[in-house]
Amino acid sequence: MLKTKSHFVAPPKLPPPTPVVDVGDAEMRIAQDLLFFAYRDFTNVADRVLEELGLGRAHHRALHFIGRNPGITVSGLLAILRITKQSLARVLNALVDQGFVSQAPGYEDRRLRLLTLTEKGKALEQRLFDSQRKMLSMAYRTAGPQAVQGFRIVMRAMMDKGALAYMDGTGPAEDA
Amino acid sequence: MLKTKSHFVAPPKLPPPTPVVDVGDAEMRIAQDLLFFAYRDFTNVADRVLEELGLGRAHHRALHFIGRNPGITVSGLLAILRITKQSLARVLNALVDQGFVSQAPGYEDRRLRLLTLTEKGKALEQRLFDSQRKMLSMAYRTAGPQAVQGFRIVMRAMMDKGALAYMDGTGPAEDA
DNA sequence: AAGTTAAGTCGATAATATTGACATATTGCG
DNA sequence: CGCAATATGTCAATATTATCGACTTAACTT
Repeated sequence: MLKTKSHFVAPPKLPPPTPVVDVGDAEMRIAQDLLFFAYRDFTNVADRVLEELGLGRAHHRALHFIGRNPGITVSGLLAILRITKQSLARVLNALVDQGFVSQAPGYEDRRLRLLTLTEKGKALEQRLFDSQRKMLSMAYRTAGPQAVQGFRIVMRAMMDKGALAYMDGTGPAEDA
Repeated sequence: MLKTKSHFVAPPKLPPPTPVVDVGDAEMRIAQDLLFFAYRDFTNVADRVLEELGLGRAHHRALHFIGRNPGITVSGLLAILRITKQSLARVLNALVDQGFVSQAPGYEDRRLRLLTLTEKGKALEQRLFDSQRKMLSMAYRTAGPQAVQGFRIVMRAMMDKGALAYMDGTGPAEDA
């Protein structure tokens, strides 16, 4: 930028922060910040473990949702992660090749590849979970049960209907 | 996978979902899911707007934090986003070149590049904000003020001390 | 004058994602 | 049976967002 002067413009008088129009606006701005920082710090704790193993967040997400839903299909996982088949394939092949995930054809429909964690996969997922559990349970204890209940309500209110049904066990992963 | 048989293993009897060890464990698992889905759906609404303009989430994050902190330095932004200087440069140059962000040297310390949104940048940020505000305010209204308070408490308890100080205005962006 | 700090840049590389096109096996249906 | 639809996998090309290391410039500090 120091070389390419075109990037510079006349010094503006610093304006006030993004203006707040109605009463709820300030709260919405704060909520944006809350989501960014909480998610940033929540994922960061697991990232340290993943780095050791040469894996990424994508692998963690797959491990997590396979662990939570043994026998989930590839389609189910795709719907949850909202990525393309090709993108999931890379991650999934790595996990299968390294013995973290196993695949088995469905019994009724043999086109399906039912995904499960191997013992090795469970161990890794547990280790990743532990890192996040430490910080989460600390936060929960600090906040208290009433705050936790409010947290859950707001988070659920932000989610898609499909994701909600999935979480409640009243809908298939395919709709999450 | 159908060609590379090495990927297949003996069909496992489907095990139960990731086991829950103590009482708090189930809640922690649910919290993981909540964070994933809420964040996923929260970011997705803005992604649709960004796509139109050929911008990504990285640009949105920069716009957001510059809007919230007019005159923020490059270092400050780096600390918040926790990415490398080189990575931010690409995003920032795009925003400056397209007239969304302006830079001005600091008055006391002329090494600093103080970042602000241009009118065009403010308009875009507002548009992005609106998309998220719609779903967030809906969630807040649905959940009710007490739940919102709990939500805030838990989210704050998950954050780094630095991020907390930044949000409270009691610490510099550099420590977020 | 020397050292530090803030910012920018270049080149190489990695992780994660995309699109489009196509292949294979299986299922369900008329 | 033959045929369409479905579930999965794969190949190739590309985009986005990130990384690291090394280096430069300008400005501030001592």
